[in-house]
Amino acid sequence: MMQQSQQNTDGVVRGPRREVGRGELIYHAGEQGHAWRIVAGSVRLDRDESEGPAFAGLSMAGDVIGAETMLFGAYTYTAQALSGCVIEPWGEPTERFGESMLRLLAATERRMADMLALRNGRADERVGGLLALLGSAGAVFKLPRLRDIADITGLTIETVSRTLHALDEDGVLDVEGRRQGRRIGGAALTPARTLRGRC
Amino acid sequence: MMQQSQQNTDGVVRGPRREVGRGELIYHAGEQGHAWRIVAGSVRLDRDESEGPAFAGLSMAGDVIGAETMLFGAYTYTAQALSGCVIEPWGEPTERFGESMLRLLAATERRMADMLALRNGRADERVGGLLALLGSAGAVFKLPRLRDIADITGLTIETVSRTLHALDEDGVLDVEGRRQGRRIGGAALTPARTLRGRC
DNA sequence: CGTGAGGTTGATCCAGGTCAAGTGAAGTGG
DNA sequence: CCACTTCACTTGACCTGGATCAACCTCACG
Repeated sequence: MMQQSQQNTDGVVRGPRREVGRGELIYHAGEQGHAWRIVAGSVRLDRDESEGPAFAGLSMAGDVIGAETMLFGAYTYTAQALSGCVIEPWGEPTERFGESMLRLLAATERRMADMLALRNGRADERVGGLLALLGSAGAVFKLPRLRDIADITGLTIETVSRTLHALDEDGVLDVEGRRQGRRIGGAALTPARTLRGRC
Repeated sequence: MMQQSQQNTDGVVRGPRREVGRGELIYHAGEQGHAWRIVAGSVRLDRDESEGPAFAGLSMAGDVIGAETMLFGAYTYTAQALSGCVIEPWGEPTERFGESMLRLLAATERRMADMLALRNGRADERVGGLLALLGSAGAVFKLPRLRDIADITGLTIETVSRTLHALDEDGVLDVEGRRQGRRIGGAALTPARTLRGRC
């Protein structure tokens, strides 16, 4: 793909976009670098805990990741693509930086609430809820690795596997093909049906 | 308590502080109002879901809540004090607004990771982890209502009650007094011992 | 063709959910 | 001052969803 400079919503010229494959590393905690805007796809963030990396957050198309580098000079979290995704460099717009940060903050808080909802309730609600979040509007997309789904929902790989199988059999979602990025789509992917984040 | 105007870290004069009791409402989603900085204590945020309010986030001393009003004009979440807390109005500093928003964003992302860690693992790790987060450095403080602890950790009230009892018996923490704001302190409250947020 | 990462499937077990019946303190109204 | 309610928490008995452990499959790739 040819290198391209983009005009994004903030009206500032950016560097070239970058494509990252499913499960691929975007940057590692501690490294130096700049912030990125996610153009398409979704990203998991992990932080280094004493017992190895622990899941720390989810970012999706439209979000900005790595903004903390403007403050600390290095990435706080490790970022990894869930399904394939496209990102572009993000720098502070000369004006209205505050306002754009405010929007970022609001999006992050919203995401936080969504993620909490993905961590209680039955296994099928959690997995369905995540898929709804990732591919809103019944779009067909590549399934993240089971490992990632498990980390995000707080379930085990085995349970995720069984749950996906059950949802498929019930016709709640359609799994086309197998492993390494199965495409998925179907009824479950309308947020209304799932994502019932009770307390 | 007399009304007082404060000079906060951003160097901007604010309105009078406000004290909120354990379990008391700070503001309700949809209401109009301004942002607040939490001077002491901690706050739970809830959002209105189809099946009633669902836990959506946690904010602690130093954090700013309700910043989304600068964007939307109204509160997105309902805020409620966990244990007693003190808050003060927060407005945008004339300069360096972007940087202070950046810090806010970083704090929110950090909190998000902390909260996720509170939602898997054994019940005692979760409850202990939350208490560690709320009263770092072994400080003695009032216990939030069991209802709140349960919502945050994704457990049931019954399990939280049993877990607190067990932690008390093991001498991991000290529960002084009963109901309506028991004071708590002890070994568990050093983050090192708990908060082992594995995936 | 061998290796390994990613996924599947089965059997077993137990932590925590659920249901149900308490208690005790604080408030309320007569 | 005392019945009555309510809120916050407690305790017990039972049951189940998902964790755990273990074996296995299958594709991609060097």
